Amino acid sequence: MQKVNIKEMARQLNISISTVSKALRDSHEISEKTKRKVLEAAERLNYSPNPYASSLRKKKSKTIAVILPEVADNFFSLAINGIQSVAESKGYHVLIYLSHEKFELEKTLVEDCTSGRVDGVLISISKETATDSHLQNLQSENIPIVFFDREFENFDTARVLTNDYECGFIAAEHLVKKNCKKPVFLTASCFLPMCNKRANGFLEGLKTHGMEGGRSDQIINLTGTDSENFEQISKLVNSPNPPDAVVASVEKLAMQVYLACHQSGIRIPHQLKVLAFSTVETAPILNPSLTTITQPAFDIGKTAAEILFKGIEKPSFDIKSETIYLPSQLIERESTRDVNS
Amino acid sequence: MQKVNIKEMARQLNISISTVSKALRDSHEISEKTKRKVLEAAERLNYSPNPYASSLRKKKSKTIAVILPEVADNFFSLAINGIQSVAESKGYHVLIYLSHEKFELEKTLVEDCTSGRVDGVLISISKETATDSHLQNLQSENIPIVFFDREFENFDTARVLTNDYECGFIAAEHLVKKNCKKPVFLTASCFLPMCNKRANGFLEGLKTHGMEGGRSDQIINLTGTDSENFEQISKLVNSPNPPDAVVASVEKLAMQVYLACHQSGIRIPHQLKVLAFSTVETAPILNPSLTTITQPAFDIGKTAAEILFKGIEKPSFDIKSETIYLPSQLIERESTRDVNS
DNA sequence: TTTAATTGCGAAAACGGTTTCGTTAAAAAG
DNA sequence: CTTTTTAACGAAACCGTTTTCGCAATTAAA
Repeated sequence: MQKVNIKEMARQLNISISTVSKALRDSHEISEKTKRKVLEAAERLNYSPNPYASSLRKKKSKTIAVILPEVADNFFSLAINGIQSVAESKGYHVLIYLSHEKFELEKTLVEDCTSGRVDGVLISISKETATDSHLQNLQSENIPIVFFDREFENFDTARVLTNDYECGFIAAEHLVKKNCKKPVFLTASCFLPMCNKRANGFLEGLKTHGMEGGRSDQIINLTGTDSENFEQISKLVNSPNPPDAVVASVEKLAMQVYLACHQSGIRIPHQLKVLAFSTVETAPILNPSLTTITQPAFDIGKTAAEILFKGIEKPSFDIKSETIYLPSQLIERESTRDVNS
Repeated sequence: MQKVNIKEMARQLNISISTVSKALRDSHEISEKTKRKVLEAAERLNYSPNPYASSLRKKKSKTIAVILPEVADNFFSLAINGIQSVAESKGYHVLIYLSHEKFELEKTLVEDCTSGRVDGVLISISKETATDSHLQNLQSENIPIVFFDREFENFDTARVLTNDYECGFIAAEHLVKKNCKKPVFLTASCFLPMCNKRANGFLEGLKTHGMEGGRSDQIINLTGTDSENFEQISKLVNSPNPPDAVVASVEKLAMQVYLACHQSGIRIPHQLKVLAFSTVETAPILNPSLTTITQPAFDIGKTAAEILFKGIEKPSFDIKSETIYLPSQLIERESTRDVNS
């Protein structure tokens, strides 16, 4: 029971290879009678076509690549679900590549996508990525690319993002309303437009509500490992003049804030209010429950995949002109409750 | 800048196709001088080989498949990290397929792995899977298969598991020590050996410590959707004669228990103690922090992948005889604290 | 100096499909 | 009855590599 191919079937049925191939593809050139014979034989012999032979000839791999920094992250795993859901419905296969936030690795992975391995690429860039030549190489091979969540600015292709700037603004506004006087923003990267937009929106939000917005100590860089970030956050919240609120620009930072506060005995929201950009499902049952700005992760993945398939399926479709913003949602919980009101 | 292939390079260099191919593969048949010429041209023309042509000829895809129920789950996403880490080091590509716990889908996905698409398969079966004919088909094509975390019992191949039975026992023991009188076990499937072993260990643990172990109402089936499980759990904990402790056999169930208790105002651990088989990273900052039996998810994925590659790389390796148990660890936290001691 | 081995390369046959382009026989049109 | 169309199929080229084999020129052995 193995490796029965089209040639073997042709031999057994005493017909030509091309007839078998056409019958399997339900070509009009083949009579119903012959088709039935072939289909029956295929079933009986448990035939399944070699995907790579087909890819080679048709120059279509029926495969897409998803390149992202990390899979052990609620946002990304939900986005993958969204991507998979449309890939599955289209009969496409999904290669997943993890950059672990390393630019050099991302570059290698992007190179892996060339030469026909995949028909399209969905990518969320690493936080180190500061140049786009690897992406340009890919694009020069006419492989459609769609950014999701994390884009490279000025690279000319489709992107599916959330309203980062606006949400940064909303975050500031929310904290101001909760009577915070010294909120700070924790950013995960100086390169990622996503982080920068959130940070800029945050500063603008502060200014709009009559607070100083623009002091460099209002934006704190946390670009290291989890444990490095933990140390830095611990120092921050235990400093003589600590902030009274933090905005975590990404999920992983929120986690470290909570751990640092738990360890140091700092009470949330009494001493420190916490707001996080996060899709973590345990937000409502954290101690205390966490106020989040939640991204539509599944839909971001799904939409990005849909656009990618448009670009794959009809070359006439101008993938470069598409930019879609799916709004995030502020979900207020305990961690930003105004304890004095 | 596209589609320069070996033929085009040969034309430009005025040498034969086979010479180019051999030079690229550093064959001893080719002189150093010619190799340099070819390598230089490859670099200059940005040549990269067509992977599918190579796959077709060599009958090796340099690709493995990972089939699992779900990616938005801490255990599985960590396991994927482990798998990817070894795949990357071996230069393999990873196709990810999600069964969403549906047997029919799993069957289709397994079929996708035939005919040379992948060189090996890592699979964690769905909770509906009660037959293994799809896997037998795959195995009959000589494709190495390794189970990770969730096996199909009696299917003859390698598996990397954790000590489920023992941990079920330990869970029971832990709750007994905490003075629980009416603990119950929440199972996610009647088919999964993983769940059954944990449940059996749990019952045995109760018996060993002098409690009745074997009453059918000590094992509660929660095999529905998240919201169905939530309803069922809500009813359970609000019933006239509620348990005083629950063991969640999988991560998702723990989440629903917490949500139900929060909503109903049931205090953990005072009214209900909760212990969960889970790798959720937020366990220490939940309200209350969650006692877990934590699987070495990354290592399970990594080890499974290592065994798979042994099977792929040397056919002499007997993949069927391998069964590896990586122990889980009980991490005691607030949710099972004995409030009376 | 003749023979044998070695070196460096090219021609061509795979791999397993798809697709183009005949070709034949039957049906339709003239 | 001849010509044209159509239906059903087969031969062969092709996709881009890898690999086997053969061959000439050079080097080593006899």
